[in-house]
Amino acid sequence: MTPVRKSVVADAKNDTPEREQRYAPAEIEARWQQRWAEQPELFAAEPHTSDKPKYYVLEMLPYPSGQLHMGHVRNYSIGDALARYMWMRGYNVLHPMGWDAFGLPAENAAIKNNTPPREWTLNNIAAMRAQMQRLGFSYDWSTEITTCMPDYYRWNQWFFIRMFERGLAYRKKSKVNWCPQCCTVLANEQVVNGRCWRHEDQIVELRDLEQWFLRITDYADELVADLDKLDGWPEKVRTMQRNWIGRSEGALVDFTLAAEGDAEAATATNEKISVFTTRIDTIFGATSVQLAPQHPLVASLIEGNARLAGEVQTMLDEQKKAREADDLGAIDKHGVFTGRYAINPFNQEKVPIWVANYILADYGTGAIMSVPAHDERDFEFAKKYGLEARVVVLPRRNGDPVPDGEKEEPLLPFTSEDSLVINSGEYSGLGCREAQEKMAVDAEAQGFGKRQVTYRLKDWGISRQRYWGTPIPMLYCEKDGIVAVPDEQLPVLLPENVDITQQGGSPLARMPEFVNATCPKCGGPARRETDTMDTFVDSSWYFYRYTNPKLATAPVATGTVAYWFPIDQYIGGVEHAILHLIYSRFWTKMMRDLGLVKNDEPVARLFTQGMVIKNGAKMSKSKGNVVSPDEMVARYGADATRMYSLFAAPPDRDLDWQEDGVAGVSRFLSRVYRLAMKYAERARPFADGHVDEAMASDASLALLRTTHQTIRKITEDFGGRWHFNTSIAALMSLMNEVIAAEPKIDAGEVSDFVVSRILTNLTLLLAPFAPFLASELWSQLGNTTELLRQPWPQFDAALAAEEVLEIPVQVNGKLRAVICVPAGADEDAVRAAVGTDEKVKTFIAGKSVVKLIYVPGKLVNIVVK
RNA sequence: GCGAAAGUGGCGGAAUUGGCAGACGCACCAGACUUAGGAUCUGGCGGGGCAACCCGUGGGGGUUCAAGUCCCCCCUUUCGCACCA
Repeated sequence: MTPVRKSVVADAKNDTPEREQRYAPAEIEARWQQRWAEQPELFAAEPHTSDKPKYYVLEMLPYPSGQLHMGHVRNYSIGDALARYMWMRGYNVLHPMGWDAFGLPAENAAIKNNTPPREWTLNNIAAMRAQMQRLGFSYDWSTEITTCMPDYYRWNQWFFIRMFERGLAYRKKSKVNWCPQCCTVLANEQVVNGRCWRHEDQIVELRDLEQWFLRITDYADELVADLDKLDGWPEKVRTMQRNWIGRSEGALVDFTLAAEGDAEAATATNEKISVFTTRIDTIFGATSVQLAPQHPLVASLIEGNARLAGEVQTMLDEQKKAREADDLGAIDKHGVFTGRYAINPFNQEKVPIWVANYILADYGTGAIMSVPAHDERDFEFAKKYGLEARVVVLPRRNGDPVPDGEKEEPLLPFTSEDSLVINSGEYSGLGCREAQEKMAVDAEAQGFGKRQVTYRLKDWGISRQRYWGTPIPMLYCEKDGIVAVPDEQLPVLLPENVDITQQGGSPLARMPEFVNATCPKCGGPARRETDTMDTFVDSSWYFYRYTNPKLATAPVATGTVAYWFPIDQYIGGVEHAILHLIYSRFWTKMMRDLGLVKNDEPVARLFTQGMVIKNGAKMSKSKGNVVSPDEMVARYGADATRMYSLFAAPPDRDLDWQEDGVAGVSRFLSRVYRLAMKYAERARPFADGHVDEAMASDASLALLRTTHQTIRKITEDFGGRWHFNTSIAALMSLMNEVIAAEPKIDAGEVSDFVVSRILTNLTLLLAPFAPFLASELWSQLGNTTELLRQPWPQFDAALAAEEVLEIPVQVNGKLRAVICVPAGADEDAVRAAVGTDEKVKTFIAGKSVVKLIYVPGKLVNIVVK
């Protein structure tokens, strides 16, 4: 506020004739904001019957916290620049916005402020929508989505029932992650290093609960395989998803538990120990079986042995402690022999059964066969306890077998699969991969094993013991069991008069009027499910709903969706690489299998923008380095704030917020404004025409040259790396050059027509980055058309071409001179020019020229001796 | 530990394919206009000599007429994964 007032005062005193031309973003932006509000169709996509090519650009929808932060501003400035550019390129652009409006903060705020979550959320949405409009983002508000509204979340319920019908939604009691601060269960994806994704200090507890799960693992193979198709995605995100899904091919093999007694005497029992291995080809080298401490068999194996029981308990305690200390990797590997043996089904050998602390209970079967000679971990463990390492794969060195006597000690463990199996009965002599195949087939034929693909990915637990979410549309009837709410009864409305001031358990469970229902099958009494859905359900498919947000008969209209999908460009933070982006891919495949969409993947191109940091740290309240967008907008205007967020760094890198930089961009905009206003009158009469190069002055040609070079540069940036920082730098250079040429322009050396061409192009190029100012200038230049529908400027190669080339001349690789030659000069002409250059002469004087390298149009290097 | 990205002036960052290192902006310095300057304009701005020149892109080697860019080794930072059998 203050700086604006100050400059007004100064103007009054100076009383210059240019006073009215001072750039006042607050005024300009208010005017255009008003106009855009009055013509919402400007930003609205055309129907899917449009004959323009379509372009769907989407930014990740925000949680309505009540305040945009700089990360949002950056995200949306990137998307908005692209959307505006694509409109100008003649595309039918869908650029929607919505609100990820369910979730815990609304409940916490309700408890704190005694405001109902719905009211709190809708107020926040209104405030943030106003911020977005103030910033001038070109959203199609007619397609706005708010996920906490019944007309949206009813389709969550509808999808859930479809999945229930197909066995993709199921209920199961299992160990689940529990965050004591959230007072709810979390999905695996929402646990980071054993902590809650929302509460970095909160260790997640494991609880045994009955929960609803979505069978994302049914799509695990496709989710992995299709990553290869997503070449518009950052490799980093694809790798993260690949690792998260963690597909591994192997086999299950059943070892038989031997009766108590020593290895010689013990006989087989009926008890099986199933192990998962990716290296069944090494099974003749197995010298022990290792169980996780939590393995169900462990209790019976250690029964009556206090020492063993104590050791196992110690392992469990250690794991718990390590998890709390966030240092699982640091646990010393150790284990204990149970005194019992298991029988290897391939060779009937009895191997000792151990319990070991490094065996994960929830991966594979929680049991492994240990092959020290051919596995890093097994080797380490065996060394510690003196277990045998039996070589069953022929070690090689440079492709050749290792000579006898050298093979064991120096090379173990030998983990390569590119070798031959040895010492393995009938399988000896086979290649590892061959043996894997044959052994798995044989195991299956004989009933003690089978091929198996194992995933790290688990089914998605979506039950939340919270209020502010989509009610899970299920009923529990004493007679009919679990029954889905019939479609015609959807939505199951989330009650609004709920007491959520107390913590723990689902608030809905305390509302008899919600809980008590009627079974649709038998008409008898039924109890309603009182958990709500994970809010990631809401965001898994919201982008489809934008294409037809008010459709009352189905979640999407297949024709419209087929036109718009896949999303051409999705923009958001990398923090959703696993969570949102994997759920969305799953949901799309599920929708495809329901016949709702035709695309296999929701997003063709993904862009992950960098974080906004300040003083080397991510902006956060606790660090006290938060910069408020409102403050920036009030001080410098929306255009300057947005443009700075694009100028300060390439969009994929972290951006260090420096307010002085915003001021710099603001200065640039005010110079552009002054320049355009000064020449607006002269530029006005020319809406169209062409440059007659023969008639144009040198000054004109020079300015037009830079103008067209800038058009080329910015067009290439949009089509390529999105380095808008350099696009904006190019605009600044263009403006600097025009300012430097002002005396010539004023002296009439540049025609009005050329001035018009330059200012018009400058305005068009500015439009994606500073839409308010660009719109103002467009109008001031006498245009009545919509800037957003104006064709993007075409660059003219002839006008952009340099007339004179400046060629650097090196002698022995060091720059010694720069010569000027006409653009068309051939090598002989360049050589001649080099030969006559005084500077060059002095450096080659008295020496013999070994050779002269000429890189056409670029450089000359003379090698002398 | 494994994987990925990055390391360039006082700062943010330029320099698609090896070809004038430091574009553009900030900060800073000098000047102009000024009662004043956190306004505006002009000029300067990697380091050393302050001239000719020399040295400079995390460090060390190498390839090349030519290396920020390619190759090898090492260091640092950030992010992701971290017993996945």
